[in-house]
Amino acid sequence: MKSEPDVFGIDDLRNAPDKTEHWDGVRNYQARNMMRDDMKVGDKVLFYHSNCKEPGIAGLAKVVREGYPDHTSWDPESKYYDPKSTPDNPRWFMVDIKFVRKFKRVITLVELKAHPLLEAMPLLRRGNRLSIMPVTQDQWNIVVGLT
DNA sequence: GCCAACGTTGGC
DNA sequence: GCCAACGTTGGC
Repeated sequence: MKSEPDVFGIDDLRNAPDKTEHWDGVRNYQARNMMRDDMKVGDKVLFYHSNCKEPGIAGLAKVVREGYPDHTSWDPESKYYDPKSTPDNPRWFMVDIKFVRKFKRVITLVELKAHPLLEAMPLLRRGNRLSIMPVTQDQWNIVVGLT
């Protein structure tokens, strides 16, 4: 899962109440579908820092609540407001994730790209801007092994 | 339903 | 700040 550290980084997750936060504001159908349909409690998360000085994986989190409607989508005050989404017919979904640990150092995008066995990671595929992407267990093991 | 225009993402 | 890549919008 990608996040901009200037907006909400791994430290913000660690400092959140119960080290848990809801992943609101996702307004992309593919990412929504993954949160709504695929992600389960206990699923492990690589927490990626994007759009920053040192893009890369900063730590680990886990899913603690499965997909449920993103209430910011029907809040006119929210910058994520979508008039087509209502409590009765929600268009956007989110999950809750909880901090697991922060890596001692960021596993940089450069480093990930250089690893031959990570070539197939959606994160590293050219032009992929999805904020949520699947990771295989093998890929997970390699990434965690780089710390 | 096509597709040009536009907005956003995000690395560099 | 540039710009490639991609998703969305909306006219037709």
